[in-house]
Amino acid sequence: MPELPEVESLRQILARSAVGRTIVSARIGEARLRRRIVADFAAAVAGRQIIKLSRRAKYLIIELDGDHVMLVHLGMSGSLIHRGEDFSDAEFDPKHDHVEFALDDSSRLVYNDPRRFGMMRLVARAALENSPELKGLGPEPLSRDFNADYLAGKARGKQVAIKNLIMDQKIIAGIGNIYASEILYRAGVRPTRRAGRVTRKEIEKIAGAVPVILRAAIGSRGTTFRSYRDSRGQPGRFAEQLRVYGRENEPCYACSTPIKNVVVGQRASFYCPKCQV
DNA sequence: CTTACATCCTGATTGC
DNA sequence: TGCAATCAGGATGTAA
Repeated sequence: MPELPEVESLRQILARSAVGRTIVSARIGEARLRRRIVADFAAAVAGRQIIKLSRRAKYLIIELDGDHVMLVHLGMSGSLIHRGEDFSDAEFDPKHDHVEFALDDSSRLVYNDPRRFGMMRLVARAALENSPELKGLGPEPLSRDFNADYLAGKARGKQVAIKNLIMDQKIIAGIGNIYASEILYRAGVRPTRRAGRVTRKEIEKIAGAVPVILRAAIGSRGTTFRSYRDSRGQPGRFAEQLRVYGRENEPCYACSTPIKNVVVGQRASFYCPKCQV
């Protein structure tokens, strides 16, 4: 479920409580995820200190002392909850708690993912950039590498819907289903438009809307539409600022036309039929 | 290479 | 109330 703003919010919040902590021990619950957790994972992280949290696309990177990092993806339903000493009453649930780290301040960091679309694995720092997960990713949407010229080059000649294009992690890394709809609403472009037919001016509007929407969402600590929670168990507040996502048949805030919901690339896609051309 | 679609999995919600 | 159908913030593999 989490997209870039949720992972970034999680990173910022978790960093405050977890950086500097040492992993005393780890235990594994259900090991079957998108990739199975390897048998020696717990032993490999025990005794390591968390030195930094970083992020690439929707991946959280927990940097450890020594030469490895933990690469984490939350899939659709994953969470990483940090329970302090005073919260330690929650039971370990081996069905959905995949990993529990005991830290040196008696807190516990629990990685939970009921749908098991996520992953957590140890990667050598030197091999991270070329790992199968990160290797093919497009530029970070909040970096200078992403701009209208870049997007125009990628859209040129493409038949795919523009919404699918901006959700393609090889094109831009980190945009998912909620923010794709919100970005296209702000840009005034329908999600169903063929990417190659989107005009230069519209591409510029889309490229401009990307950082505006994502930064605003990060500022609100992400969107909790259903179940996203940060490491404190808190929901994000951006849901109240959503303009189209989840608002089928409700009036557009700009023109009162009912918001439509169409399926594009097997995903629900919301737009205003009047404001978006 | 591009595009379209099924598939992985479980839980919450919707509809009859 | 109960039960079945439908739907989820994602990514990938396969086939045309």
